[in-house]
Amino acid sequence: MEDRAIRLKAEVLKALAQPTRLKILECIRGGEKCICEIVPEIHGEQSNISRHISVMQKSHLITTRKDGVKVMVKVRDPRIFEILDKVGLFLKTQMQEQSRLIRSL
Amino acid sequence: MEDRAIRLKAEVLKALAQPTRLKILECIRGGEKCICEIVPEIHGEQSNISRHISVMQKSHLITTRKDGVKVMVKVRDPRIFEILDKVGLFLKTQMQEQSRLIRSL
DNA sequence: GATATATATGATTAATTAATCATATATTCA
DNA sequence: TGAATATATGATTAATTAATCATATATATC
Repeated sequence: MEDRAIRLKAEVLKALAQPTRLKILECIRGGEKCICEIVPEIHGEQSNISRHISVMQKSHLITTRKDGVKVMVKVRDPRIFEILDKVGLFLKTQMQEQSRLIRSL
Repeated sequence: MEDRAIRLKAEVLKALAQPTRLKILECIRGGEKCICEIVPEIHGEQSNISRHISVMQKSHLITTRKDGVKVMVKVRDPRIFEILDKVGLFLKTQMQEQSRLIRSL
């Protein structure tokens, strides 16, 4: 595979590979939300959340728009959740196989 | 979503989110390979590759076995490629939409 | 046993990351 | 205008990361 493609993939994965950012994404899975809603919902620090949102914006995962004082956040492309769901399914399968193995002992 | 699940997801994503590690995974997509084959194929440094393989082993993405002096490496669960392929597809779609937009100008 | 080959690892370095506190900025509203 | 609310950002810190060189270790072969 091309080097450029590899680097792009790594960048997307890196933007996703952080618990607080995953929480933010899950928080806005249902649709656009204001930062002031996200902060209490995921029990985060305002400045920290702000920075993580900035990170995901720079890597084009989310978009924001101003609504008065508020900043509304949404995912740029909901298909990003297909990736996250694949990871979840992967882990689930692994753990199921693990526990099946344990039971068989 | 549970905090534990979030952290596990982040860990898997983090193990994937590095160009050299992605190259290694693509290199062994077709099946088990020896480290001494991987190193030249991805133009890497022996010690660096060794460390990245160790990282992926610790996060349970790959397994290794000794065969004489050689160490054979393979993915623990080929479904890991479904995640990588999703990321690739995601990027491809993004870029297609991007270029469609450009053409429409 | 000496040599060649494959791999791992200690030490070091530079860069990046996430979190936090304090504070600045912007917007709304009384 | 001044207070309240929402967000961003500078400064700092501790931790982690990736890469590299040199070297150690293990295995096979002559």
